Amino acid sequence: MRENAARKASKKASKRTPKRTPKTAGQSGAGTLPAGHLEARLWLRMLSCVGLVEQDLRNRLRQEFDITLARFDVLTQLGRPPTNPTMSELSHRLMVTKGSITDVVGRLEIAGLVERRRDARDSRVQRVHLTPAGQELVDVLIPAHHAWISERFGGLGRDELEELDHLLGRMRALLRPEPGGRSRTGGG
Amino acid sequence: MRENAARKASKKASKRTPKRTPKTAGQSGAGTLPAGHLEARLWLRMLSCVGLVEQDLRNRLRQEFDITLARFDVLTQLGRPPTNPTMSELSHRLMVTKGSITDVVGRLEIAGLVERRRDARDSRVQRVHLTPAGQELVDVLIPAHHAWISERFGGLGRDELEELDHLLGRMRALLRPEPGGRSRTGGG
DNA sequence: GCGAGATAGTTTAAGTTTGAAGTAATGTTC
DNA sequence: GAACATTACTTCAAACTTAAACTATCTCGC
Repeated sequence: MRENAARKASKKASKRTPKRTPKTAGQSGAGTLPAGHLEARLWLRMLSCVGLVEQDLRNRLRQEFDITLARFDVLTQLGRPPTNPTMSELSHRLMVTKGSITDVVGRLEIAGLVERRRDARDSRVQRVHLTPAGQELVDVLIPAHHAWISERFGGLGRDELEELDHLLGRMRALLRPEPGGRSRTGGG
Repeated sequence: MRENAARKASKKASKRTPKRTPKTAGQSGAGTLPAGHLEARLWLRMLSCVGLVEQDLRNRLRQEFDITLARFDVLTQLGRPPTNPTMSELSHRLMVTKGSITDVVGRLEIAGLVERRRDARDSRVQRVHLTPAGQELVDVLIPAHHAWISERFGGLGRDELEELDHLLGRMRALLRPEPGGRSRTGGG
């Protein structure tokens, strides 16, 4: 198969920064895939992985904690530094529009899990705080989530996880808009 | 209501002590991260990558073709074999509920891009066909999408792409529910 | 102070998605 | 062939999301 080279590369990647030797990159048409096919397949596979994990996560959150994924995302963001983010910071971190954040935070506030407080220096800014109840929930959610993710990815070896983490980190760096680029969030 | 129940769930769950499993540096290569941390970071990075690509894709589809991502997903599925899938097959392939498929296909039908036809053998089944207009659009969408994905992932080397593809393939295989497991799709 | 422009957040309309309930057709079992 | 379960799809309410319009506030230059 065409994964021959890839498998070879993954065999011994026990080092933190596995040597990614740029071997003869010009072999793109060497009897393998049509142009763009590899990238498309990779993309579909990534979508599959995310979809499968998210579906499980959604079910688990509903069954065990009776919350939605959107609320979970906001709550766990609030449970990690930097604390008490603004609405815009949440929007940026979670990669959803500000309108969506307004909605979800509003519901969480009704549920008594978070609180919005105006910033003293800039009265446009709303900072989102966890209530005691919210903090209590987050203190359970985060470790449970970590354990669950670990178990979910348990079939992969340590070296594979590190390699995947490394490659995804590189990909994200390449995908991220350069500083100064336009944001997508509405209304801004 | 749902919010109230969420709080109750947090109370109930708080009996469980969120234990911090002491790190056994064991076979984990570098041994610098707390247990579960690598997996969590990997997961967040994957979410970032998918989010970034989807956002760009969404913008591009809106600007250049004036369609939404949901419709694009359905259309491109119809453009690939096996052709003329049923509503349930679409639901499964795209990993969204059947209710969602009913909605999106309905809109695409109104737009004159697809057609639903009852299966002769099983009159419960609806098979989704592309209309000539739909086929024409798909014939443009798919190559444009491939080219765009290729360009988007251009910063990664061939070997990196292959390695990533391989690892994601492995991950997906491990995540996929075993044969005989329950589907999540509603109503079924 | 004043005003243009930027920024933070909300609101709105349209669309998407979920999960559950409902309808209709098919399969199965006796 | 009747009862029962299963399957395919739709409908529904609620939640989520986007993109754009909007309000309020802040910044900067004058």
